Amino acid sequence: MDMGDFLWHNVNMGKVVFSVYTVINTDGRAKAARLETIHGVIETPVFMNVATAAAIKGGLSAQDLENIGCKVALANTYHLHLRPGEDVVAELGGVGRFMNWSKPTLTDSGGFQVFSLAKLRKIKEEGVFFASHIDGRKIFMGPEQSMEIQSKLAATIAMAFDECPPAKAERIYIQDSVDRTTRWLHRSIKSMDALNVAEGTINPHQLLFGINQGGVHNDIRVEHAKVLADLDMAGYAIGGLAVGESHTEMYSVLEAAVPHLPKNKPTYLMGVGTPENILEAVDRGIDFFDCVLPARNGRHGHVFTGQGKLNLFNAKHERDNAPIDPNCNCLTCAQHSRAYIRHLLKAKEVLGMRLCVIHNLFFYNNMMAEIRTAIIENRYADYKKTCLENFTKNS
RNA sequence: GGGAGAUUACCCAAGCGGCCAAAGGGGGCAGACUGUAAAUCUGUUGUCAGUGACUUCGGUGGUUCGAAUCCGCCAUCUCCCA
Repeated sequence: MDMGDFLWHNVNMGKVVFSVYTVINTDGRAKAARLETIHGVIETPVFMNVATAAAIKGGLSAQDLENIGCKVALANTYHLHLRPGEDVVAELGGVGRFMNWSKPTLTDSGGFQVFSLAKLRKIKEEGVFFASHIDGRKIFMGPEQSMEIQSKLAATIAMAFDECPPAKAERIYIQDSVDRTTRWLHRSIKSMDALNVAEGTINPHQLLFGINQGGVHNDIRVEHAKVLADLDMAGYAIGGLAVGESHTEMYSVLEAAVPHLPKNKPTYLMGVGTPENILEAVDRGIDFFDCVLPARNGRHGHVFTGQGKLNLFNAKHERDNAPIDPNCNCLTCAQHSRAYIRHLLKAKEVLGMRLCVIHNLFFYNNMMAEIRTAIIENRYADYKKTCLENFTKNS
């Protein structure tokens, strides 16, 4: 047994939830690991591609995800609850089958919407009342509702229902919020345990990850991490980052909190981030990432390259016959020039966005594969240093 | 041949005596975007020097303290009647 070998038993219910996390190698604090799930093996560090409404925005299909080298697709509880509704997804076999994605999936709990839809919701002890951003109808979501929806969505991994407070929130607010998130976590666990053994559950092996909060207050983060660690969950996430704090603060939180999370469980930094953020976070022990940045920026014509970012809308690319990144092996770079893609973007042709998103997601997934190899070969520090140097070349 | 209307910055288009370098779109240029209310949002777009100055509203000549706005003539375009 390696240091991270682990089989998670749901003892109370007398059922085995299949999840084996194995650390393959460590290089400094960076680790290359694998998480075996019923939907396949996830080799980490990994970037989970964000398909909020069971689709990568910009017009990519599951087949495109496959070609990009995507390992895990991430969808959203709140959004799928509103449209098309979890019952529809359940009837069609769960999110994975619904979108024809056979590899592992993760659903976010709706906790982020407590942050992003702040103007449309009210937080109570029992949960959150949302005014639907689509039609204003009242939606109630608490831990039990989130777990039930996620159980029906049947992703490989479900997330606990939390509150993601903004970085600028007062310390006293953060403390209250974290305490409530902890109470919600107990309710999430209880709910998910029951759902996993319930009759007709699509994925009885659904894993539940807990989420650490605490803003930029390291002491709150550490206290909360300790509470989480005692709960012996399938995995642990750091939430509430990249919500307005500085990078220095983000890295400081990781340095403080990650060491207090179990070493033999996967760690997931939610919603982060830029390629630089990911390189730094891997170096602080993070395994899982997700971020809308590559897809959103791609749609907006901002592309990532080994030499930094490019804005394809810029006039300097009007006659630029080069591919986005000459060193990139993605379908876009193999076939099209910056000038052509710029034209498509300016002409508002969907193909322009699609090509950029394909490139950006390929860039992220490829970088994760390189990161993993570098860790296994014990040269992560060099790899990171080289990347960070090169990223500044274009900017 | 006769009559009516139009002409505004890159384009479309408001303005109808001072608060107009001139609304609003579009286009252009640039910026932002981190568990996706985002194919979105923001800034900028006469010239020069960065509190200001200068040149603009088809052309030209007037009226007026003051004109994109009123008047004459010219040019071009549109519609109606011959």
